[in-house]
Amino acid sequence: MKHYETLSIPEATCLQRQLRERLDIEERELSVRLIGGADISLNLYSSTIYAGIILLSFPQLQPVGWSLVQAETRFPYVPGYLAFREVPALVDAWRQLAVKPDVLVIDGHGIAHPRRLGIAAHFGVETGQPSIGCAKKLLTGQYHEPGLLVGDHTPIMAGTEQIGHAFRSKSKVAPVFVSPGNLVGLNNSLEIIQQCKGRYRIPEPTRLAHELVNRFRRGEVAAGTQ
DNA sequence: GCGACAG
DNA sequence: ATCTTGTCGC
Repeated sequence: MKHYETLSIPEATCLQRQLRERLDIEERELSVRLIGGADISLNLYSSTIYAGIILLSFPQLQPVGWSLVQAETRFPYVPGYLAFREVPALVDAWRQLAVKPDVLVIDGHGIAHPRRLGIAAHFGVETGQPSIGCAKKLLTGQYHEPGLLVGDHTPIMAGTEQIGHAFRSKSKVAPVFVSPGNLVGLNNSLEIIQQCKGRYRIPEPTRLAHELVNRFRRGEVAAGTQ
């Protein structure tokens, strides 16, 4: 992985198709004791990004550590190519972790992507790490609105292929979109996110990661690990 | 050609 | 993604 900053969109598309071949989203038995949440924060019009990964005990969901990294991005935000902008910094934060989580939840989509390689799938293939994508908005595919109660869910379809789940993480509030990154199946990812429920719409891993990187950007927390 | 479009 | 107070509804 490299030169992301200098890739053209056609070249990036080619790399996505290549990485997609290495995806493994078979269902499997997962024993999660440590779960991670990853997110990015930035100032509008700035090329500086603040990346972070927070570690939580599972299923208790208590913060036990984190990794924060500041970096520069050249790649612009283009729907469908978010990974080329954020993955490099996230990988830096990832490598800085002394202990790796059993699964990492990333803010964005997994396979619920035009070429089945959203940021969570991209990160998962590049690192060989089990990952899940959890987004606040749909990028591609169709779904029927799930029931209004917590836990209700419906499949996200791309033609006849299921690429994720629309999941009601909080009653009467907009659903979140969950899809496999790498090394987890459609049901595996939904089951894990169902156990990450706190009192907010956004599942704890991603919500706490978002809170962490924002404090980092404002200078309230220093770069590094803990 | 038209509309949609993660963060 | 980020800038922001109050306010409506359960």
